Amino acid sequence: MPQPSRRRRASISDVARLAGVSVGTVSNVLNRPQRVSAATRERVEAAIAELRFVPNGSARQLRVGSMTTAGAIVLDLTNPFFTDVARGMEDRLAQDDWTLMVASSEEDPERETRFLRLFEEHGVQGVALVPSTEDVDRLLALHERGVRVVLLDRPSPVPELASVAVDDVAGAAMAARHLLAQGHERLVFLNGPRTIHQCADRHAGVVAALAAAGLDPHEALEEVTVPLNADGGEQGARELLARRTGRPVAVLCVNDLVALGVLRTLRREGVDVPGEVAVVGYDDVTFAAELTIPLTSVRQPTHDLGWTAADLLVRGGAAESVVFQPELVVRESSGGAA
Amino acid sequence: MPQPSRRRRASISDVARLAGVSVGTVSNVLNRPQRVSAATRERVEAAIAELRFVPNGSARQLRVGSMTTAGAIVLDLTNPFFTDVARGMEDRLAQDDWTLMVASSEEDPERETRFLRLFEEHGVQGVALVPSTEDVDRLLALHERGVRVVLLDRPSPVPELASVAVDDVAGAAMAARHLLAQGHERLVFLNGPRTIHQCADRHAGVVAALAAAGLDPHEALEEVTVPLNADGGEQGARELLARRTGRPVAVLCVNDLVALGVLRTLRREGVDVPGEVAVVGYDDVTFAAELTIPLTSVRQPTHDLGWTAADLLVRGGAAESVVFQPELVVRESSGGAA
DNA sequence: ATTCGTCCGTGAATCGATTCAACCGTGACG
DNA sequence: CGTCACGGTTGAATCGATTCACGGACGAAT
Repeated sequence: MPQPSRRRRASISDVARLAGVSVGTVSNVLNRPQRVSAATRERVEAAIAELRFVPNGSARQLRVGSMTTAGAIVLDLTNPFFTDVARGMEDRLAQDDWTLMVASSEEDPERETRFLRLFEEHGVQGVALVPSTEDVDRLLALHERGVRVVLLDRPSPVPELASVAVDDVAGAAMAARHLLAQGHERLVFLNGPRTIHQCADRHAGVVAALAAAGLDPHEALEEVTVPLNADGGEQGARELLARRTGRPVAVLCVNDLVALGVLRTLRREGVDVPGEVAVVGYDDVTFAAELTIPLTSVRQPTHDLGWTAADLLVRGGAAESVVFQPELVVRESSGGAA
Repeated sequence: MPQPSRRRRASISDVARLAGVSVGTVSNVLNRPQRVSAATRERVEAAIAELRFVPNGSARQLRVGSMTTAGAIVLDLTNPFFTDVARGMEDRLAQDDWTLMVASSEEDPERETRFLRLFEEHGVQGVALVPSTEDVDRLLALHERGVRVVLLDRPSPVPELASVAVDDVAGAAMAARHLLAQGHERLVFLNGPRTIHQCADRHAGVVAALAAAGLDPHEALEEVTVPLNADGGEQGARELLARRTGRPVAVLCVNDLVALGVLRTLRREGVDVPGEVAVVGYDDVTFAAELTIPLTSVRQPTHDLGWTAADLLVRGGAAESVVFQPELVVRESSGGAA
């Protein structure tokens, strides 16, 4: 008789052998305890405890299909916006006893693909992701293979995929209009790469607002591409300072982390905000209101975004497309506060 | 011949049939392409493309054992401290092409257990976690079942488990000493539940510092237990304000989110910081320096913490116990800035 | 006494990929 | 011409849990 090696995990048949029953019975104890007589059930449970048996998920999954698990892929785990979304998802998933696994793509399409594959291999029911590219073919393929897919924070370009988004064009336009209303005639837009959909949309929103105000976007808008984090903001701010003209400048940041970097740099350099430079952020993260110079920002229903995405995943019906509306929160950094 | 159902995912044997080869050959194409002649390899690859075949991870895992995947369980995904740690882990894991799945226990031991189980069932190589309780039995059991375990942000109480931590007793003591040096003789400590190890250690540090200064901790320290987030800070601040004495108060917060909530509330109520209330945080998160009143905080090597934890997971050798030293960063909120 | 129904429990088939011993040319070499 | 080596391929065993058709035992009903 092969001695079960010290290192190997106990399997269901080890339990069965120890308890003197068949594997089928052990499985029944695990999944349908009522169908097993009290006496045998106790024997089996004792054996399980003795061997510290934990069922092998891969085997179960192979047999059964998939588990009540969802995956989320965000662009940057260190951005509070995304973690708030994740929190919203968790809150919804918890209601149905699903579990959420989170991964961060770092805006890298390859990492994103790897995680999609990983999640699929792990048999998740569905995936919510903030895509790092415009390409949805992989997602459609995934969807066809039976994995539910919800696009996060961007509308779905195809009817097959569900999506939950906030109107980025409108949000960016609001922010731009606000700065124009403060008397600025030129805007600097610290944006991320436009391959990211939100960045493209926010750019479009700014352009639209300028055009609507009768300004030529080519003249009135300068877009600077920076990394989507505080360092990116610092980098953008340095670039601005390098060619200081003395005239007031209006800076629109693609998110609050970038704005944080900008404010940090301007403060170090002793630049007056909003006098010399007006700053607007995007996302209205927790700390936006509490900064040295409270930050004007575009608020998004972050938690609801995640909640709704998870809801679509769990309900899994038709591919809905939900769009929320953002809201401008004016504070001191833009010079518009009372 | 059974028609492969429209809904079912293609399996390796579907591919084999279509390509007119055996399953073994398909597997070879997938895993050891050199051993297959160019001609058959192309046929197989064509079949794979046509059927949009994606190997079933459960089956592979069942056969092979585990994957190059690690799990991380943190207390709160919306706390930048933990996401920075996760980022550190990812950076290390990327070097060895491992992937990281993150989960948030919300300080709930039951959720924690569920995730541990989930990760184990998914065959992760190892788990790094910030435990929500003192109890390490489950972790030891996990470890014995062959899953590598690293305790995050707290030293291991047992030699079998690896750990990466920051000296919380020292950090809290530094913070407390600093406040005492500013002339305060009583401290309010907004702490989380002491069942969480960091909270217990930081409390111990404060007590030690008071004792070392010749003060009676029972007299000089008031501990208020609050949730470990900004709302917790708000709650704590309200409690303080309710019994305002007019005398300056020193508040030590168990983390920067709590401090953020305190500052927010004090600002709304028009309380002078640091004049009326001095505030110290813990973690020195990104935005701590940029707040209305820049926050004095205890800096931890967050990224290194995660990096080192992941390193231990990947290397998987003996159960090391690494302890980093924190550092006090003095800013205005405590009244100690220059 | 026979039949039927329940209740428990069994054991083999199944999921899909991996692995490895065995096999089959084909060409080289003695 | 026989033997050997070797690259390429096969097919069956394997991983561990689930499921289901089947059977034994026992009590109740006819």
